[in-house]
Amino acid sequence: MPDGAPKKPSRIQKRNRKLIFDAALDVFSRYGYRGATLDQIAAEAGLSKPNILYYFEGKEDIHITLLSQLMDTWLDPLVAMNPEGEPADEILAYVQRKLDMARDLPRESRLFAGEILQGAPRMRPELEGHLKPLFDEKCALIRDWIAQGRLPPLDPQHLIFSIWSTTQHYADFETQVGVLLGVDADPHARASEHLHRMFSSILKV
Amino acid sequence: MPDGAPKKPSRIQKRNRKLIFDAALDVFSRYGYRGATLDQIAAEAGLSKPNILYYFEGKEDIHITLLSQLMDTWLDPLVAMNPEGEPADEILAYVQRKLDMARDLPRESRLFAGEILQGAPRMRPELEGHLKPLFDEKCALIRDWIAQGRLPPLDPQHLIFSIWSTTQHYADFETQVGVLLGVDADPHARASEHLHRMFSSILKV
DNA sequence: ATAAATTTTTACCATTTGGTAAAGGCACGA
DNA sequence: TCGTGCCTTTACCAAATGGTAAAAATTTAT
Repeated sequence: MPDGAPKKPSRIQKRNRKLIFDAALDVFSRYGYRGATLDQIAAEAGLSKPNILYYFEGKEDIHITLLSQLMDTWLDPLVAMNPEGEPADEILAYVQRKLDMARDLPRESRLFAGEILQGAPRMRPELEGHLKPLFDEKCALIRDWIAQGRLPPLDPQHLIFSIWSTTQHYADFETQVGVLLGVDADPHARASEHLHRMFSSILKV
Repeated sequence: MPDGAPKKPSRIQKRNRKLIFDAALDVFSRYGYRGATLDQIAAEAGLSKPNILYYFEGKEDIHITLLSQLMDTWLDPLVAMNPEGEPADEILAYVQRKLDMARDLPRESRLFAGEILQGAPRMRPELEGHLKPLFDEKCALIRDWIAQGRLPPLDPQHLIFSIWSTTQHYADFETQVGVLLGVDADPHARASEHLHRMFSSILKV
C-alpha cells in the first residue's frame, strides 16, 4: 500500500464532512475567518467541537479545504466562456452567469471576498495556481477576438475586473444594496438589465 | 454648564486620539473587526492598551467612531456631483474621483468593505442616515437628467452601484489584482482609461 | 457474536483578549 | 512652587477560544 494512500471515506465520514463544510461556509462567510469560532461551526453542524477536530486538523484546515473545494465552482462560469462562440455573446453570457452566481451562491462570494480583502493569507497559492492561468488564458482569448476585429479594442484584464466587481457587488455588498433599495426588493432583474446594457455598449464594434 | 458639554480637547488628547485613529485604521482594515486586537492597535499607536482605553470606551467605540468620521470623506466625491454641470461630464468625473480615492485611501475602502461584507453590524444607522439620503438625492438628479433627454435611459441606482463596485475593486481586491497583473504593475492608469471608455459608452445619448 | 476499528464524548488546558483598579507620574495654572 | 487635575503605567482578571488526552460508545468486518 502506497505511503499517502487515502482510505476511501466511510459513509459517516462523508456525511459529517459535508455537515461541517456547510456549517463552516455559513459561519466563515458571515463572520470572517477570525470572527468565526469552532464552537459556532460545531453548533451549526450539530456536532461537538472535538468531533469536528476529529475530521479536520484545525480551524485553518477547514477554511483552506473549503476555499479550495469552492474554487472550481467559482471559476466555472469563466471556464465556460467558449472560444468558438460569438465574442460579444460569450462575454454577455459570462456576465449573466456571474450575476446568477452572486444571487445563488452569496455565501461563497462573501467567503472569497473576505479572504481577498485581508490579503488572501490562506489562498494565495490557489490564486496563483488556478485563477491566474485561467485569467491569462481568457485574456489571451479576448485579445485574439480583438485582433480579429470581432471586438472593439478594450482592455481584457480590466474588462474582466469590471465584470467580476459589478456582479459580485450584489452578493458582497448585499447589506448596502438592501439598505439603499429596500430589503424586500429583489435587485436581480434590474441589475441584469443594467449590466447587459452597459456591457453591450462597450462590446459594440 | 450644559449636561453633555464636551470639554475642549487638550493638545495631548488631540495628538493621542489621532495616533489611535491612524493605528486603528491600519489594523482594522487589515484584519477586520474581530481579527484586530487592542494590543495590536496599541502597539501600532505607540501607546499602552489601558491608555487606549482611557481615550475610548472600548474596541467597538474605536471602530464605530472611526467609521463615522470617515463617512464624510467617503461620500465627498458623490456630494461633489454638480446638478449644474454637464451630465455625462459630471458622472465621468465622479468615476475618476472614486477611482483616485481607491488608490489614495485603500485602507478606508477596505475598512468599509469589511464592515458591509459582514452585514454592517455597527454601521447600519450610518448607512440609513447618511448614505441613503445622498444616494436617493443623486439618483433623483440622474433621473432628472434622463427626463430632460440629456442622458440615455439608464437605471440610476444600478449605474451608481456599477461605479462603486468597479472603482473600489482596485482597493478592496488589491491582492487579487496584484496576483493577476503582477504586484509591481500600477493598474491605475489603465483602469482609469478602461472605466472612462466603459462609462462613456453608456452615457452617450 | 465478537474482536477490531472507527466515531463520539467528557474533562481538561494554555493562550489570547477585552477590559479594570489603582497607584504613580506629569503638566500647568495660581 | 505647589497642588490639582489630567495622563500613563503596573498588575491584574474573567471569559472566550483553539486544541488535546483518553475513555466510552458505536459501527463494521469476520
